[in-house]
Amino acid sequence: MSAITQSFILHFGEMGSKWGFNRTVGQILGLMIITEEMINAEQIAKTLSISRGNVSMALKEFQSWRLVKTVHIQGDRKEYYTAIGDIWKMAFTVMEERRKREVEPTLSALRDVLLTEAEDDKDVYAQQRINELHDLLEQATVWSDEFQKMDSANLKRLVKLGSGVGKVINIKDKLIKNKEN
Amino acid sequence: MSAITQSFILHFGEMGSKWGFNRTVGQILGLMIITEEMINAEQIAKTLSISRGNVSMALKEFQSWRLVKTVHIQGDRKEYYTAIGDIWKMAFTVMEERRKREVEPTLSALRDVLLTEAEDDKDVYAQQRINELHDLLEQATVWSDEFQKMDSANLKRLVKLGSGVGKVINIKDKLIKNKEN
DNA sequence: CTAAACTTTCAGTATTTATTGAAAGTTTAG
DNA sequence: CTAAACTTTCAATAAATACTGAAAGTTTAG
Repeated sequence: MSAITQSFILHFGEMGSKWGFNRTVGQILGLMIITEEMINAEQIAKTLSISRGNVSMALKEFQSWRLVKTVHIQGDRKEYYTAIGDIWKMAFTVMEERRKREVEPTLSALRDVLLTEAEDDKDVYAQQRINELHDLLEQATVWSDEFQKMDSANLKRLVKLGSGVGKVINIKDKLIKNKEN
Repeated sequence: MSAITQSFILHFGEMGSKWGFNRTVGQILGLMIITEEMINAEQIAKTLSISRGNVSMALKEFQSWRLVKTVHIQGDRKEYYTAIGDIWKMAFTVMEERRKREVEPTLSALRDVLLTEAEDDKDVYAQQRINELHDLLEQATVWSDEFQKMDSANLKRLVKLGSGVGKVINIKDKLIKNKEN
């Protein structure tokens, strides 16, 4: 493993551990991202010095995250794996999958709470705040849905909008005003 | 503690644990969000059935996350705490703080890797992918900076843009095209 | 059908992270 | 200044999470 690979994998794994995966899962994803060829489970285990069982578990997790694709190579009994799509697509896929796992259940719980009848003023205040949070999370779902419909090229353009965000809001405002007139 | 409070805190804590805090820290934040009055450390410990020491540590963490403000109440030796700002401001504050903690160090590590000389074709490929990731993370910084400049009202408007994201990109395109002509 | 080549599972263990509570530190009323 | 009222720290411990490797399961070549 080259110095570049080594260093990248280490840091990407570290970052992965803050983004919903464990260190090992992050490292495997990092390895796949910077490896042009497809790789098999044994190569992963050997490269990262982790057990074969651990690799198997990580690959299973990737499947549920829609981040890795599997290929059978002619004349080889092993399965081969590679990262699905480019970095922009992957970033938004992670966003959407996290939304499903984390936001969705919370949203459902908040809805239940909002249907409970308030017993006193404190409850009324609480429900107002919970309602705001509910709206915020629901809106996050709308955004994420929109991202899922976009292809890599558009996602990349969106990301590059950058400091134009503030302006975009103004544009929206103007459009609305025009409609009103 | 009312049924509403109880249920909300439980779920918000769960969500917090996926968003960079531990369960307890999340629960405390949840409690503060739905409590109109300021509360003191003892009340927090009692309400959530956790130790006084744990509360102290959580409050210290909140300070570094800029999510809680402290107030001295006249005629009381205890310190009182409450969530800083509304839910929109808090959401973007969490985003910015996570960026500082997680993206910033990765970005710095990636820059180092990009400065390392490639030893072979595999390294060249790796550096291309690393460069893409670097650009993506750098752009995340630009976005986050922009959010920090916005007030709650504008953040709320931004969030509500929702399904207009796709259209916004098209608008941007048209503007660019007009300039080019 | 059989055995070799592979993958998955999971109980046991290691590692990491969170919590407690007692001791040390700090602040303020009197 | 002193003691009471509070907050913080941190070593010990509990709890949660991750990892290993051997056993069980699956697939395919012959």
